[in-house]
Amino acid sequence: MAKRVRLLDVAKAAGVSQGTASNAFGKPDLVRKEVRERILEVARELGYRGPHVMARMLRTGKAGALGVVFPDNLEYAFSDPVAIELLRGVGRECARQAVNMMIISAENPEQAITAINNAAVDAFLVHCYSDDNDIISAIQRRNQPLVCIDTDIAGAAGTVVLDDFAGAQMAAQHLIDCGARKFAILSLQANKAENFGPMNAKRRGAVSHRVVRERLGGYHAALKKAGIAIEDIVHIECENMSSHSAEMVETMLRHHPEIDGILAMSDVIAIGALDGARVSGRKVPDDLKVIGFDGIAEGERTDPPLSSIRQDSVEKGRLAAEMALGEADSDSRVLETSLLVRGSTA
Amino acid sequence: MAKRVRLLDVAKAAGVSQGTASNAFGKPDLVRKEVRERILEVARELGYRGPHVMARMLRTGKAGALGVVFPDNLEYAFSDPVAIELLRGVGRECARQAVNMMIISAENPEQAITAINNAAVDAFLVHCYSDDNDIISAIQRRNQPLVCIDTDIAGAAGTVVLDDFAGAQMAAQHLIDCGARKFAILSLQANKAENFGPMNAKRRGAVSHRVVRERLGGYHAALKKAGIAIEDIVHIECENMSSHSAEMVETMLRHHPEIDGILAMSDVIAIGALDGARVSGRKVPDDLKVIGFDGIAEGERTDPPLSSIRQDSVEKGRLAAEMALGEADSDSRVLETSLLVRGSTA
DNA sequence: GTGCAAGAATGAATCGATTCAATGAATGCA
DNA sequence: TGCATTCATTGAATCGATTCATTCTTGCAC
Repeated sequence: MAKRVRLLDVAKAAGVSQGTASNAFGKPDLVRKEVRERILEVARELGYRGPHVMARMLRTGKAGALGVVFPDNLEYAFSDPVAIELLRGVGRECARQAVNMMIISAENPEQAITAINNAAVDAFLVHCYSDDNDIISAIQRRNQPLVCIDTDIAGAAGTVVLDDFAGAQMAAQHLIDCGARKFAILSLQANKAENFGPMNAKRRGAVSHRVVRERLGGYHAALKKAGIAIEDIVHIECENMSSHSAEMVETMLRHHPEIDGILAMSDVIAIGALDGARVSGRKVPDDLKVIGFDGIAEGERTDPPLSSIRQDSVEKGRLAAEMALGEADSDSRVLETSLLVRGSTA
Repeated sequence: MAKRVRLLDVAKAAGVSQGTASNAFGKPDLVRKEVRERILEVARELGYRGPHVMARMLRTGKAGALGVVFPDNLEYAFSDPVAIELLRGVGRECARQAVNMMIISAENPEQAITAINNAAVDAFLVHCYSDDNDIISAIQRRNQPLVCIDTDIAGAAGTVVLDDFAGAQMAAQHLIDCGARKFAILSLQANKAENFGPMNAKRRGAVSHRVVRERLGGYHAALKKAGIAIEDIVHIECENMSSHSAEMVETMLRHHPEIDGILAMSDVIAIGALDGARVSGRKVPDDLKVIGFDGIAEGERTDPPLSSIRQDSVEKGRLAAEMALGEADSDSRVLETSLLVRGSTA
């Protein structure tokens, strides 16, 4: 295989210094038009493929890419509608700033650390539900800007979170307003340790995922205010998959037939809940009211359409990318939610 | 700001050569345990952050990343369910091979070329509907493995496509078997030039997107065999968005009330068609049969559930990544489709 | 005691650009 | 003619590793 043509070869052939040749490509206006054209011409003849990306990176220290880390299984990032919206937002900002988007891929945490160490990027974005310390500290060791989404981690350059507490409060208040009195909460995974099913008080007290903690807090606050005791609420921890929550709800309704209000921490879970309710012979919203969280598009097409707490995940991603790339004004943002009333509650 | 600690600094401080220090990190078994531990210890003390990614890349020539290019607007890649499945497959294979996934991001073709030139990757994957030559040739100039998905481009290292012709044929045959006689085809965008709406013969003859060409061919072949003249088929070109195709179908049914079978080139379009049919007062499948293409999950939840031609987009992406990363046995693959019968046709 | 092989460590060359202080040439102005 | 100023170009230093041919040690066998 023929050796790669280097900038130096071009410079020699064109009879100029390497510096000038470099400028001809990178800073055209520093080179006289005539000379520049000759250099480009010679480059073409020699089959020069343009400045070597890695060499340039090494010299300039800029990678021109934003690293995006999903601590949980990468496959998840391309399955969950909310994660995809987030990526869409990140992509939008990256495109605007002409920066590529590097998705750190790994099958397990150990591999993730290697992947992080091998990634040529200028900044990191991490979407973490858990305070996943090995991975976070691997990123921090790189000493580059790090923006966290949906979680707050000490030492991060920035944070973008939702006002999850207020959103959850709104959801619970809405179900109360609709007349529900016996509640079940379908929670997202609370901890690194998978432990789906009924959630006891102990586990409720040891929630490591910020999102879960906040939403749970919001639900409780609203229900308490309405005079409902925490002990009377059924807590179930679900995988964020409709098929899984559907089963959970079926079982749950068998053991707790009195339930007339379901608070789901995600629309994906809520959609499964609708299925589970149907199979169990409950009419939504007459017998049972269901409200989700996120406000994803699929919620419009369910039967009945799903009420939810809307969040702007695209903007969340975009904002985080903007921060990471250093164009944002603030280093910590809290986004608001709004109530989305549809058929599953009214 | 303090200067970065280099491998050389560590080597000096530990009293070994740079080469040995390098081996301590990269090839631990070439260094005596005792020495290796001392080096790592010194590195920690000095605050060495591990081998510099870009320097290593330059020296080894490996980037440890796979570039993924979506010639059309990047936002599209995170909106279309089929593109997302594709990405999921690519991600799966990347994770398996411990390679990161670089999504080339750009707002326009010109920017895309720059983005391609700045991407430190080992191979490229391009998902192109169009034979988008500027971008393709920018990639080819880089002289790295290039695998094309859904299109065949001269000089590509590999190609993964669907047997679109056979799939389309199956779709049309199915509608015929269900008793439809008056057909409308809802086509995807056929050309770079946006030109949505009724499609004349001239435009039908100048289709630059392979997928559209093949599927159109398949539909025609089946219909012709059933004795239906091409001239009697209504052709409409749609944006790949449900809201758009819904409008198109509404208008179309006003002008062609006789239509009793709709062949949609994507499920996204077909879902819109169901909406359009409902608004126009048609009962699906009684008055009008609709079949889509792709077999996306959303098709299960539509009213009625959508019949379709199923393809395995995840596997398509995975396979393409495998090829690009040089682990595949063949350099050109054609994936099969299958018929998915649901409520919209039976 | 000599020879040989295996194992460890060395250190200079290399990957391919960009940068910047210094130099040279050309122009303007008094 | 001389001096200051601007514009182009040069060439060496630099970014931070990895590699590999070579040298140095040891251990072992004969």
